[in-house]
Amino acid sequence: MNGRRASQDAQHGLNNTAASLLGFLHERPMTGWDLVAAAQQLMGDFWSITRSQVYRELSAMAASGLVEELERGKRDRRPYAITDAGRQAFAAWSAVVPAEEAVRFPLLLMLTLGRHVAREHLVAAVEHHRALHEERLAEYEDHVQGTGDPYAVATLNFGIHYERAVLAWFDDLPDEITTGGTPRE
Amino acid sequence: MNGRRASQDAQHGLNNTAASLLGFLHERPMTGWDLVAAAQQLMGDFWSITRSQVYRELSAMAASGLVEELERGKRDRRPYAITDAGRQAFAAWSAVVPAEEAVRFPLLLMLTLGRHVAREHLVAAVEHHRALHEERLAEYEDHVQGTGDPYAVATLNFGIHYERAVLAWFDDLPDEITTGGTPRE
DNA sequence: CGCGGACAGTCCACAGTGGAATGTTGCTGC
DNA sequence: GCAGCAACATTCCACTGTGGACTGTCCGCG
Repeated sequence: MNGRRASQDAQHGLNNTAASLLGFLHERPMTGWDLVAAAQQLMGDFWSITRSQVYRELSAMAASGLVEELERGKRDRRPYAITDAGRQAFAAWSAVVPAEEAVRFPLLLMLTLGRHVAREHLVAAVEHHRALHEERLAEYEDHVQGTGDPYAVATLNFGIHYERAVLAWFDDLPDEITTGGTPRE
Repeated sequence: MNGRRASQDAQHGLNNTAASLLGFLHERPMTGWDLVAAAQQLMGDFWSITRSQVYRELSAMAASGLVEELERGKRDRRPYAITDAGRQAFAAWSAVVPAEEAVRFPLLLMLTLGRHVAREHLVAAVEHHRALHEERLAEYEDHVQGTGDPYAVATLNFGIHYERAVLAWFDDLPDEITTGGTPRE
C-alpha cells in the first residue's frame, strides 16, 4: 500500500531480481541470506543479486502478498514462503521473453580509450584480465564435472564458451596493444 | 563544493562513466549529446552510458573543475572541454587495472529457473535470443571491414568472438531445453 | 508558411552495487 | 565454562546505472 521501493505493484510485472527470488522460493522457503547464496552458487558470474537488493525486494513482496514471512528462526533468521499470488506473478514474468543481456566490460572501455592511456597500463590491465579468465575457465571446467542438473550444466557451459571466447580474443589482440609495439600514436 | 551527486570529489577517483567522458574529451570538446553518440558508436553493446548519467557527470565534473563549459551553441548546445585537472584525473584512473566485467543475462536466469517455467516459454525465449545473436554477429563482421583504428577493431573483435561463443552455446543446449524433449521434471 | 523530425537537455523513479554497522550463535581451545 | 573468533543474518546508506516522459529548438521541405 505505501508503495515505496516496491518491486512493482502491478502493470509492468516483476523486476528480474524479484522474479529470481520467486523462482528459488518455488523449491522451498528461504531467507534472504539463503537466496543470495543460492543465486551466487547457481549463476555466479553471469547473474548477480546483492544482499541489499534482495532484502529490499523481499519486504516489498511481503507487503504486496507475493511472499509471506514465516516465523523467525535462530539469528533473526527470517524465512519467506511463496504464495499463490507469487506463483502467478512468477508465471506471468516467465511468459515474456527476457531482455537482452548487458555486458559491461571496463577493460574494453580502457582499450577503446587506449590512445590516451600509457602503454604500460594497457599491458598490465590485459595481463591481469587474461590471468583472471584462465582461472575462471579452469574453474568452470572443473565444476561441470559432477553436475547433474541440466539447467545448471547449461549455465556452466555458457561460462565455458564465454571464457574460451575471451581468451581467444586476447590471443588475437595486436602487438601494438599487448606489448610495447609501436610507441604511442 | 555542494557535493551532491558528484562523480567523487577525491580519494576513490572517477567512476567509469566519468572516466570515459574524460577519455573522449581528450580528442576535442563535446556536448553530452555528442558523448553519448560517440560511446554508443565505439563500444555499443559492451559498454553503455545513458543520457541521464552523462549530463549528471558533466555538471559534477564541471563543478569540480575536471571539465569546463564552453559557450553555448545553437539549440542550447553546451560543449565541455577537458581541463588539466581532468587530464590528471583521467591519467590516475587509467593507471589502475579496471574491474572485472559484469555480465547480466536474463535468459540465463530463466534457464536456471527452467524447472519452473513452461517449456514453450523456454523455447520461445531461446529462439528469440538465438536470432538476435545471429544478427549481431553478422553486423559486427560487416562493420569490422573498413575499420582502421586498431582499438576499434579490438572492440569489434571482442564482439565477434563473443557472439560466436553464444551461438555455439545455443547449439550445445540439450534437447530437453530447446525442444519439447522430456515434458517437465 | 507550417510542420515533422532530428537535435539537445532536464527530470524523475526505479534498479543494482558495495561497504559499514550491528547483532547473534556455534565452535574451538584452554 | 568461558573467551574469542568465524560464520550467520539483517539493516542502512550513498552512489552508480537505466529508461522513459517531457520540454524546447532548429532545419529542411512541400
